[in-house]
Amino acid sequence: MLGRLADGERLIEDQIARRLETSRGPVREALRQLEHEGLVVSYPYRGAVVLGVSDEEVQHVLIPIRLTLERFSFRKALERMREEDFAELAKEVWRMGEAARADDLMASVEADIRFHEFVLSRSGQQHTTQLWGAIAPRIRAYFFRYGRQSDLARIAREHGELLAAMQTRKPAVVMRALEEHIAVQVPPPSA
Amino acid sequence: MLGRLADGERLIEDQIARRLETSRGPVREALRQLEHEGLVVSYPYRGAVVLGVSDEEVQHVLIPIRLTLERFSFRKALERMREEDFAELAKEVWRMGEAARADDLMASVEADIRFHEFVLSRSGQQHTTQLWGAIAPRIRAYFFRYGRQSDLARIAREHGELLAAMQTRKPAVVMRALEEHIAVQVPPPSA
DNA sequence: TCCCGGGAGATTGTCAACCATCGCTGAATT
DNA sequence: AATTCAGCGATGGTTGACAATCTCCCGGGA
Repeated sequence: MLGRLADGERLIEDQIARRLETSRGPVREALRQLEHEGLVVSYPYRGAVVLGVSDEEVQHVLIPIRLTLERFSFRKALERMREEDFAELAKEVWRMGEAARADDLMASVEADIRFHEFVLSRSGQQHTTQLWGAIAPRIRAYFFRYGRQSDLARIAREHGELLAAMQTRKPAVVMRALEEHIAVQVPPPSA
Repeated sequence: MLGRLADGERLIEDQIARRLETSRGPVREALRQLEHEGLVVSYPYRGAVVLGVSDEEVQHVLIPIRLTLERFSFRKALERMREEDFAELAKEVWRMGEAARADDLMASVEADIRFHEFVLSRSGQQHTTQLWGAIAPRIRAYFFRYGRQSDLARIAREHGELLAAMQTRKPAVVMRALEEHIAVQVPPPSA
């Protein structure tokens, strides 16, 4: 959906409303949503502009926060997951495998998102889940822009390992798999 | 401003609009803002209710995220602070001292907020600053509800130490002072 | 020439009234 | 007793207008 707009580009409510054939009300709400997700900043009486993400903030802020959120939510979810929940995750892993074979980046990303959000939902932690909504889109935007073509096969494999770790039901094992998974997603700043 | 509403209490747009003598538009926007700040959750076609914060999420999610945000922003701000900026912080520390002497909790909290947000603003990191807006109100709400009467004198002293550490311009010194400051604010879960 | 203040136009913020849509509830029906 | 459905309350969206504010440009004065 995004990636088509340049940093700093201005977003004018009336124009957007007309283009989407709706009224200014929903457009204003959508802009607030985008602001919550960090893809846009707005200033009173001056409107909204598209916001970029710096390498530095991704490395030193967004990824560490993501780790905090996922560490907690995986630990919590682990206590509540049933067999059928693991099956749900397995389904997404399978889809990632299919996406990798078809070289379908979009399908892979979507399955990836569903995997993590399913765990989030099972954690039952409202603040954690809600903050995920503020963090994830920023990281996603970063990858869409600057990310090299991800290795789809690796993504599928790592999620398979993550799932296997969860099935051991041992928090320490899951934490280790999780930390590797998230750390590895991001190439070091020098790359 | 908050603390007067019970968890789960329902917020009805029309009623609020009438009470505040405004229209539903701004009320909707305000509710979205509160949702961003985690003080409220809303469900489609079912409205918004007040949301509490659990001990666990404060300890394992909110405080660690706060640490991540502040570590980064203090480090960044350090590179940009001038003498007059330190003077600004000194002013807030002085106010905290006054508040402690007058036993004025509100004034102390406000100076505390201004101190940290001033550093945030000097860091010039947009995502970090914006995420602060999503995290800080939750922690604040937690303290307003469950926090024992804070030791105002200690707050003033710690900020003085934090400022002194910044004036050394040595990142490692600042990081240590910061971590102590934030960790100490929160009594261990057992307490 | 350069600087400053005053419109003019564009855009956001707010208002009010209205209808569509959804979720819940309680009463009627099977 | 369980189910269904109409009514009601509240939210989501629409429209059109107006107020508040910003930006930009232009002309007058130093």
